[in-house]
Amino acid sequence: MPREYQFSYELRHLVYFREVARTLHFRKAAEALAVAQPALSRQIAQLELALGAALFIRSRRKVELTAAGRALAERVEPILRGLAALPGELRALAEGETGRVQVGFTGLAMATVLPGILREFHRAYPRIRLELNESPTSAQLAALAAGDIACGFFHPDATTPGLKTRELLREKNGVLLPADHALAASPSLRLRDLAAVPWVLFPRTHNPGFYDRVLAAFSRAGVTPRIAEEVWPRANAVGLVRAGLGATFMCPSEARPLPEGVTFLPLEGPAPESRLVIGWRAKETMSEPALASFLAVAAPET
Amino acid sequence: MPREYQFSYELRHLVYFREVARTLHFRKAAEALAVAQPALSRQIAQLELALGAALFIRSRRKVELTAAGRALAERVEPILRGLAALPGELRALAEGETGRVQVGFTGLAMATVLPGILREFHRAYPRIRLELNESPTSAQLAALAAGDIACGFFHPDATTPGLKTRELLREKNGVLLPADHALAASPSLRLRDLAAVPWVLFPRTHNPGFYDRVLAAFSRAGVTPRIAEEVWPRANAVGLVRAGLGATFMCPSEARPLPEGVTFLPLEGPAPESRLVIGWRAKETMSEPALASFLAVAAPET
DNA sequence: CTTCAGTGATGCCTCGCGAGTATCAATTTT
DNA sequence: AAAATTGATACTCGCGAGGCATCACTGAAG
Repeated sequence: MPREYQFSYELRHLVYFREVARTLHFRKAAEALAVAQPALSRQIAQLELALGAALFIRSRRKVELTAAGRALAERVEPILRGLAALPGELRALAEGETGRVQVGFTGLAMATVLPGILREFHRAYPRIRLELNESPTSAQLAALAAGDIACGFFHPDATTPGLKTRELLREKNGVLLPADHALAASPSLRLRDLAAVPWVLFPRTHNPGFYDRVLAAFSRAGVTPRIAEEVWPRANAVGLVRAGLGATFMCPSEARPLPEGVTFLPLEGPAPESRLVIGWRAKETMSEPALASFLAVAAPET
Repeated sequence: MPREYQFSYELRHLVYFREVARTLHFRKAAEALAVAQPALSRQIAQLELALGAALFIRSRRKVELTAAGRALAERVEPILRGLAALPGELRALAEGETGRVQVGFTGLAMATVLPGILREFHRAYPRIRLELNESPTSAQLAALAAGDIACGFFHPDATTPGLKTRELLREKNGVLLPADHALAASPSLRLRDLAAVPWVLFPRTHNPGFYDRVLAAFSRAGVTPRIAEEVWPRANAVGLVRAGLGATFMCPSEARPLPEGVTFLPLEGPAPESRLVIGWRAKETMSEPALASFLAVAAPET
């Protein structure tokens, strides 16, 4: 069913009308609009025909608004103002000066690179609003596929189909122990020294890749770990360690500054590795200006 | 300073854009709009140029919205909907089916003709809103001159310059007495029988014409009235009479139904006359459709 | 790998309509 | 009563929106 073009008037008519409604004088309005007076008269007449209502009462010496004209003037004003502002707004959007970027991140990101990126980004693009959402690697990958987030900070898994990524962090983990733990005074440790220690990890479903690499490090060290707790989000793990429930892995960057009541010790020999990348849909590199602006800060080329 | 025509695009562009944004398909959109596809392509290209931002990503096989395009689609939709509704709304306004009428009235009007008029008017024009404001005759004349009300129900004064009026009520007054008053049992009275009675009137400033006619009736009857109270609005006078503070004038219509605790007695001989007219600015009889609708009910021709 | 259907862009032409000029008709001012 | 002011009308002109034919490119089918 053809939906035919439904307006019998144009913006021009409304702009002309607004000016006549302001001045209540066809000649002055015509001058202000830089058109000849007859053209203006005809356009107003057309508008009245199109709307099916008289807008002005013209006694040859005076022009007045009718009730319909007053009502139209009130409605037209905000519409024209909004439309006049459109080009600027859209241009800002297109140039990535304005907009919204939905960002996923892990606790590791927030503990390391993210604060600095946010500070710099906000300085460079104060008019872009970020929507930040802490969520596990697996959920971020799903959200990227579904289009729920535009980019994410997560642990790189083997498979990131259709995504572009850039590595932001890669560090061998140490161990976080309660400050009063028997081993806390050691200068450094090996994983097999920690066979008796209960561990605070995170649910495997949240980040299977890293989880399996943790288990692999244990098995290379010849240790079967005892899992005391699985906790999420990440920041809570520190609390549990401080409470004496066990130890957890942590990379040096994340352990700086060191929270109260815990001790960080490097690991010799086999140890899991913390990795962090920023990832986004490859297709959107150019088509989403606000995202491009964010990537320009968070994942600069070269 | 000529305020030149400031839009480099027209409603047509926005309608075309909306259809392409809906279908994401130039040929189908062109068909729906009943134009040829090349015309549509060119109009969209013009709009993009005018707005200074790409709205669609055209890979020859697929059309997608850009960020700017999505933003425009969101803004354009309500604007076009509003503009499409305009003709109907304005036509209703112009035909007096819709709108607002500011009405002044006196207590006498509310006690007599006004309720019936309002009931009938609301049945005939349910979409016109009335703004009803009780105020004295003098204030209504000022409000009519200032344009604060469109019509009023008031006591006709000698001078109503520029107003059209129609008489709605003209009745010789009787007297309202407390039910337990010595004279309340009389079948009827003359004004001179009431020489000793204190009177409840209204401030002269509120309606000088009627007030002076009340005094004239007294003087014709050879009585100098004792004014006990001046009160406004009108309805309060009944309360004062009931409380035994004095008598007041009232026309038969206003005394029906008779309130509790008071007695209404007709007057023989000289007595003031209650008059009520509806008045409006002569110029506006035709130019204010909502007012015309109200007058059609409140002051029907002949 | 080749072919073909499908899609948006481009070139060219036509004609409708908006705009300008000249003028009119009516009303207020002097 | 004459003049000035103002919105409407008649006529012509030129821009640009629209239609038609065609191109250039893509992705799917064989």
